[in-house]
Amino acid sequence: MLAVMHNPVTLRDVARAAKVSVSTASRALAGAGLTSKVTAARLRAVATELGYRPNTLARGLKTRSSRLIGLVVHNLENASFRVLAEVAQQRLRAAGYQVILCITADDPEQEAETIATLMDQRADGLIICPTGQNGARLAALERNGTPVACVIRRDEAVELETVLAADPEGAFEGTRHLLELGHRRIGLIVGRPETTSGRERLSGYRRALQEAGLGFDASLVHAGRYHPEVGLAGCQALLDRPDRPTALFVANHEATLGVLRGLAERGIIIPDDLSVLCYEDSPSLAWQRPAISVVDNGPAALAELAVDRLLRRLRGSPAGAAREYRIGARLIQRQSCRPLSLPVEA
Amino acid sequence: MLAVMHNPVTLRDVARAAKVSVSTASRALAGAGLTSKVTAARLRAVATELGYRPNTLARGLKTRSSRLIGLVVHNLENASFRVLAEVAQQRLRAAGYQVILCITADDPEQEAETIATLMDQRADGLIICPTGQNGARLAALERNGTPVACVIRRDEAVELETVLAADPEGAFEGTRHLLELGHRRIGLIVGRPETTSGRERLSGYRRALQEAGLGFDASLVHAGRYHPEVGLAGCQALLDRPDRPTALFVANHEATLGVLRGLAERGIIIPDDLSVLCYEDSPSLAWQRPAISVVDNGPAALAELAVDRLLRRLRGSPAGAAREYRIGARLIQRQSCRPLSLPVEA
DNA sequence: CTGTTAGCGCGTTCAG
DNA sequence: CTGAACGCGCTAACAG
Repeated sequence: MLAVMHNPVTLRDVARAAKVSVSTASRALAGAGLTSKVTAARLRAVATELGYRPNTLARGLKTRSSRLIGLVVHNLENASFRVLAEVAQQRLRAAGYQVILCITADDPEQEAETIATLMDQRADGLIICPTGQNGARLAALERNGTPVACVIRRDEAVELETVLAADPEGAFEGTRHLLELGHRRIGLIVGRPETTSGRERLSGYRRALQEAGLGFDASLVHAGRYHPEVGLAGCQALLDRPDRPTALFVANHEATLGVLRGLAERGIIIPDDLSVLCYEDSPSLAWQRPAISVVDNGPAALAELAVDRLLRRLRGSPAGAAREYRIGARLIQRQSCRPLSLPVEA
Repeated sequence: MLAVMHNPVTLRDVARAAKVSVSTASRALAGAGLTSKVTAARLRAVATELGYRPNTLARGLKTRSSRLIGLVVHNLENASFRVLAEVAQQRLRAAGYQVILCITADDPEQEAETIATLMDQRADGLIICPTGQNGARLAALERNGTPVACVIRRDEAVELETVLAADPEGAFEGTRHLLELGHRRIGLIVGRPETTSGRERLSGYRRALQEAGLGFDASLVHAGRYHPEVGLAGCQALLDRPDRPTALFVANHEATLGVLRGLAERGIIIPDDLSVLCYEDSPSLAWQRPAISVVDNGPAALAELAVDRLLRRLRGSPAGAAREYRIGARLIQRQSCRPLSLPVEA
């Protein structure tokens, strides 16, 4: 008595049932017109009737293509990473690929391990938010013919196809918006200078001040990781100053949570007492009351482009030189910023 | 001139370099003591030196195990799903499995397609938040020897290993907490009755009222999808009543965003004018000011147990009868609930 | 247009 | 303890 475990219907079974050879069956089901239309139709019929499903592993062993794409992110709490994961998964599935989810916690060691595992699985490609410490390994992947697309973060040590937000311009625009509202002392809570995003957002802020003819005051800048605690601490430090800022530019949505709490605890009303602008959108900021104005870095667009670039190369387009792409940021005005020392407009 | 593409180091190369046969190499590297210690050590040395990495596809074809686990969730925005994804990915990776991320948008058709694809990839197992419409397919997977663990949601049509939150008890406790604070008219914003979670949270609410000797007033209940818009609408409807509720129990964190906005727009102060309790924790609720009290459904614990159950069966434990597990909910008191008509305690 | 043959890289008998 | 041979399920040469 044979127990029927695992889907036992193999191409061979289909071929046998249709009284043709395995290769004919393979070609017929492959869809390429390498077989007569009638036999092709018959094969398809037999296949569906038997419930035949090709074995991806066996096919991959032969074709050297697993139809698997590694998606490597630091976490899923950050809205940009989360949207990236959602969009990439959907787009890649539509293109016939499956996504292997890998979370690194921004830890180079875990990233290195992850890359190795992905190679073992013979992933066809990689979409990664790199830590920046494993450029060599990523380059090795490329050399072995596995396309890599970096997104949101860049690995500076090596030239790879990279899709980034226009952080310098976004931070510039956000700061200018606050300047145009008449603010002169603008506090900045930003990422660490070791990260590209930290440096670039800071540079946009500085350039806006400079173009407005204002000096740069380093004591108005509070840098740290992307956590609410950092926002809270920065908010407290900035508000304890005698000449406290009239506006706060918070360069990530996690820190913004801490800032909002810090302000509420001191009874500071947004935007009457202080204007707040955030870099990166998230549902909780949009639904906040007052709704928080943001510079939207466009995570969906970032993801779309990264997927496009990857698919292009998966389809065999010549590698060409690795390019860097930038997705423009967009100011979304809501209710958290207002002109300095003027009544709210009617 | 041979271009060295794809990692060409195969078991055969290792064997050749060590001057043994492939099978010896295989056994040595497999670690089972089926070979002399010296040759085993030598093989390991040669393997690492050559940078040999076993081909997962080929191994899977032979062993009928892909080391791939499908993780199927509705989305990644909901905190429970997000935490599930993070925890499952981490735990499964530590156990030597990779996670294929699949997002269904709570759509049975996408779910069906996803399940089929996962079978094609020869996934070794499945962790899924089912829509409830594909029980038959999941049961078929089980029958074919692929273990399935349902989590957070249940498929009622079929008996599968399932890990759920203790929603009835959690909702009961949350409601009782509000009752103990003296509230009598408690508005409930809850999921649709078509969903298990919607029904169960409603039932807990009703039972608490009943045990307190209070009648059930259907007009105090607003059911809908898990979106901020639903919370906003429910909040408005409930507050427009002449005898408006003194407390609101919101049965998911997405709707809570809408509720908070609705209250802010009317100038209703939490908790002085109205107490608010939320089912499901999320960072934005914890950092909110005032911080929102919640009934924590324990997504990390749910994920851990689901992974445990799955791993157990992947390791070959007898299937046994499919069991349902419940993870106890936990009331986290913060600042959004206060006794009715009494001053805040010092 | 179709059948035959030969691997893809690995684990696993079965002899030695 | 080790080596030779076979097959997992599929695609891709090469013949016919």
